[in-house]
Amino acid sequence: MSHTLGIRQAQKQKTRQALLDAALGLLEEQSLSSLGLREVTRAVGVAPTAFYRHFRSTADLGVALVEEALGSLHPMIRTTVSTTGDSEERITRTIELIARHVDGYPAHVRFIARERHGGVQPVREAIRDQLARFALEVKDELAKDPVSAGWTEDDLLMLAHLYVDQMLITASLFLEALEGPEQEREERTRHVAQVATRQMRLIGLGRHHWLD
Amino acid sequence: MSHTLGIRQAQKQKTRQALLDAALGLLEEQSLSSLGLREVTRAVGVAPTAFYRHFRSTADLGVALVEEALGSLHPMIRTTVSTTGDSEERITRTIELIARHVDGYPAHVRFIARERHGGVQPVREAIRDQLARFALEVKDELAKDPVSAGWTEDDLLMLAHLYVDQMLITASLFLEALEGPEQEREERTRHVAQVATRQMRLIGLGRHHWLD
DNA sequence: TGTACATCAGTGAACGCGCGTTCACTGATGTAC
DNA sequence: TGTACATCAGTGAACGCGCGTTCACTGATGTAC
Repeated sequence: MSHTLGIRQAQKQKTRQALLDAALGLLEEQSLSSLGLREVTRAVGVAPTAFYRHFRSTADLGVALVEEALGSLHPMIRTTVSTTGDSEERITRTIELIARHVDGYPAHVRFIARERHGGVQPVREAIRDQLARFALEVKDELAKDPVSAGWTEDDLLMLAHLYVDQMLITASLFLEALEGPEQEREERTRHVAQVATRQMRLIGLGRHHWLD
Repeated sequence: MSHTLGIRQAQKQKTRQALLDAALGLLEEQSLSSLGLREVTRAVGVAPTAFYRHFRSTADLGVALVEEALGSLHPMIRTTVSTTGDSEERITRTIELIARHVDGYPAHVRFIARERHGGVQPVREAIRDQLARFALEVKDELAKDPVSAGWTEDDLLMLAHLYVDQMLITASLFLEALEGPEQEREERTRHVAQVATRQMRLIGLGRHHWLD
């Protein structure tokens, strides 16, 4: 009945998470394809060989990081897209949500942006699959909107992909704004939000006139 | 008067280009941050130390690759965006041009997509600067279009960035379509072109109703 | 045209270093009775 | 509760290897006269 792990399992999970955390930190300044197994274990404070108790390779660890970075985002995406209200309000909320997420998980966002087209195939595939799932979910939510009456499934998915890609671009621009001198950080962030909002608005206009 | 380089200069250029070509090939399966100087010289067939006669580091070589990949694209972008004709024709031409470019220079396209958010800062900056130049040029061309009457400079630049990002996404999707089994390659390519065309059309609709 | 010297792209040996992986191990935790 | 054995996360030594960088060099090309 109890879900409590044994001491051994709990400790193993803890070490595994420490490896993931350390790797994510190291990946702020390099790509996964140059991340060394010894680097990661050194940062955690365990022997290099301990790595193999948790992952077959750094590529394998990368795939686990994709799950950690994107796996829990699905419900968030759904509720954001399906929020009621006029489209202007929805846009503002979405952009704000992206900004907050980037602020809360900058390393995860950077990892996804970096490895989406990175040099490690299994990781690229894992990210592609997660983004495709996002697009399908966005499509589902869009389909429920009265504005989508008369749209083909294909066109809804086309629009969903456009939204997903746009959100990722916006996220990586917010990330860029967070870096650099603290002085104008807020101004840079506001500028990114302002441009992203207008781009979303323009896409929304195209959406409303699609069937004209 | 003559622009002919001396024998020594010509040979040096040749070696330099061989290093760039070899690096670009090696980067199809890894990121710049894991590319080794010895790997590159081995592929070319020169001593490792010869590398230093041309580049300070692999990061430096990467910056040179950015120039090679994007530097010559500016006139192409300008003429494409400014092509006369209705917007439907313009979209078709643009998508076709992207497809052809990806087909002709797949390794360059992959390099830009990969290193745009990659682990080497000077290279990221070089790419960001080139893309910002593209956006400015697209803005200039958009401004000449009668459709842009009444638009602010800010809004034109916002739209230009949207177009540039959209083109890059499309290019990397064409690249994905080129990979994998040859069997359905043409079908995958057609599908990418079809989706990209409709996304451009939707953005174009938003553009036409921006001032409503 | 010929000569004497300067330049400099590419060489090859040497260096210290960190890498990924193997292996037999240890000792705390888990399990069966 | 106690005992005897099994499991297995983490250890530490050892390995062969390729890395980036240094240095003094060579010999073809360039230049001055």
